[in-house]
Amino acid sequence: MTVPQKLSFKQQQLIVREDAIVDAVNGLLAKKGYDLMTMDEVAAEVGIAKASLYKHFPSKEALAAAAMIRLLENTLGYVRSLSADIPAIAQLRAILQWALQVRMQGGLPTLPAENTTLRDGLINNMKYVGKVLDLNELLGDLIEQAKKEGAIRADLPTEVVLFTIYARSCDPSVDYLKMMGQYTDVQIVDFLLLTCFNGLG
Amino acid sequence: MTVPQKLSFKQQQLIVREDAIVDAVNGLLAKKGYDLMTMDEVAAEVGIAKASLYKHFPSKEALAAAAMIRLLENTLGYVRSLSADIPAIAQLRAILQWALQVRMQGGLPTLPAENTTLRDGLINNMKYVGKVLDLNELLGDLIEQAKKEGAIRADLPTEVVLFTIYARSCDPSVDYLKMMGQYTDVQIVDFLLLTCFNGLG
DNA sequence: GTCTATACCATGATAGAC
DNA sequence: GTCTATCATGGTATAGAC
Repeated sequence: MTVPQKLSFKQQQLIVREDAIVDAVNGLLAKKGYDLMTMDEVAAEVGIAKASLYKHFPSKEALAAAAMIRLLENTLGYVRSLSADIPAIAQLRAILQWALQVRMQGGLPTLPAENTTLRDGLINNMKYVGKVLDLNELLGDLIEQAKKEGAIRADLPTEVVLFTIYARSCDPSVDYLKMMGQYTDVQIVDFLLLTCFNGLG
Repeated sequence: MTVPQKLSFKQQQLIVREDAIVDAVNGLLAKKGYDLMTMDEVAAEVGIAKASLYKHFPSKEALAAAAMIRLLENTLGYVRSLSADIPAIAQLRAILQWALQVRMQGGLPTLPAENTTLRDGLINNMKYVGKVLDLNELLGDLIEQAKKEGAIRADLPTEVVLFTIYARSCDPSVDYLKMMGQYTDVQIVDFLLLTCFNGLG
């Protein structure tokens, strides 16, 4: 934990620069995915030379990891900001809605599935794994509470519900619907929330 | 349309070889995706030299297109084989179940989303696009029938249901559940069918 | 710490002998 | 049609001047 303290101008400048880099990576990761994202593109988007990237982050993997960790931190922040007074199912709904909104604004890299190179690098990143576990636990508790309240089917194991919610935040049907251009972002989010929690039938 | 006729031994041999190539591509496409699949791997899996691949298919894109087209043809074949006597919703359920089973056996390349290089090549492939449209129409009709029968929510546009079903056949939660190793393939398919058609609640 | 220039490597694609 | 050997490109990463 860093002690909140006045930072020198140079340190502040460094943080701003690195934040801009992570912003660019986040967007490119969401748009093209890890493998198709090139360091040239990142450098061009930030407006610095490619070699300068490597002064801040030792590798492409580290860069992606930084973006994923910041995303997880934001998510954890949102989840913790929710009032415990509202029903668990409403909290879960709000979380998925939040994730989809972030994504529609171009800010949600799809989670690493089996097929990506990135995965191997991330599972060896303790900071990343730790935050994933934190989030899993928070959401897992919410899911079990929602089950007790009868708002989620009791015959579904908690992990199944958890993975389903993760998967919905990356659901490709959002992209397809957006490409059609026939519905607003809000409508698309509503459709997905409906099919996720209520099903097609 | 080819006239069913005796083929020379050489022609048969060629077809068998090309089928083996498409088999390998199909598996690699499912396992790693288009971008991470290399022509060296394909050649190694088939057991021929890389240059020989290019005698059969002019490019990596053409190879992938052949695999996608064969997959679509198989899917169309299955859909058309279903009896029109059973309710539309049961047919849709069976189709998703079939797709998931094919996938669990390692045979379902994930559909090209926005981020892949493959997409641009495929949308210019008339044969591929034609078959996609055929499948869209068949499934669209089934969905509208199911709506009339009250088995699918009337407030969901048909395209939303269609894309949702496509998305479920590629759902990453299947991979996550499979990685856990705690459930059988049959159980995983059942979970996904349940969450898709009945929802979490 | 930023730049230009480059090393080094993997990959898609091809040439040419058999 | 299959092979071995090779090319051209584009990618990550680094060296060295300022």
